[in-house]
Amino acid sequence: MPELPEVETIRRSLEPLLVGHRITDTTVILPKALRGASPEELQKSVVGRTILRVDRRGKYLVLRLDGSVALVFHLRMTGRLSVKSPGEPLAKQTTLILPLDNGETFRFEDTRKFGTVDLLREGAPHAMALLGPEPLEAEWTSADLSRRAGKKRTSVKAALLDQGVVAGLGNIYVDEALHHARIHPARFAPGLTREEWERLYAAIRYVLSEGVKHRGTTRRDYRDAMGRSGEFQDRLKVYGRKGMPCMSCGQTIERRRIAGRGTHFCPVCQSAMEEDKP
DNA sequence: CTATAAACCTGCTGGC
DNA sequence: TGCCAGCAGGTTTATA
Repeated sequence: MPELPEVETIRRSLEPLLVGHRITDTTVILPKALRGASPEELQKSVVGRTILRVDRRGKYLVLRLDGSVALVFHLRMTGRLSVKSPGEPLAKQTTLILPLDNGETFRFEDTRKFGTVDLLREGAPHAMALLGPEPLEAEWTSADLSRRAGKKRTSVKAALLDQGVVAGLGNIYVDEALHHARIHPARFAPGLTREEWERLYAAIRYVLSEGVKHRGTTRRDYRDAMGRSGEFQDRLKVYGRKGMPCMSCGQTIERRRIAGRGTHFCPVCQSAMEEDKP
């Protein structure tokens, strides 16, 4: 589920509910989700600490606590973060509960149990350091995109899914960006022209900012911290539209397995050209 | 390196 | 109508 727009929407909805509050206890219900610490170490490290900031890096959601401690969440496919009153019944697949000093409870729930939470102390290393640039930051350029993605000897789709190329894209927004840029997902990344990289760069910024503006895409599981669905699913041009007409040219949208993922595209707007072989 | 598949889990659904 | 193999927004690891 959550790609950059969804995680950013969760971050924004969580921020006013968490910042300034102290964590008063910890209950680890699914210990395998907790990495870099035992439940006892988590208890010792975060109880009594205040949440200073709620940050996002790529698809990671980061709670910065005082004392140079951070909790780093990755929601994978079905993870949810929310703040609920203690009276609310426990969701079936609750992973972690952090009661707060205002009587509310911060909860991490995850149906498929792929999601993780890392306890980060001081400036300990984290996989976040390997992420590529933030695509919505002003500093990111089309030259950086073509430099990083253009050296991947793979399809352009696989290159965009690589979090070291650019952080935060996932299957939905990659398909949408490639359609917006009119580039076939199976094209060999090093074969794109400078003009195509520029179109793709602009398309990525466009679909991600539109995604954030409409508070993410809810297909099934995704909700923000208040339990609200997103609205971008109504604006998708290709993702999940197999067999339906392209909104640009009317051609039937195709779905094929590319880079190991279900991939949606318009065979006319996104012509394969020579469809150089990866 | 790249490519592909499997693994990690659960629950929905397309197609028979 | 009912059943169930197949598939899902993500990453990591194994294998070729």
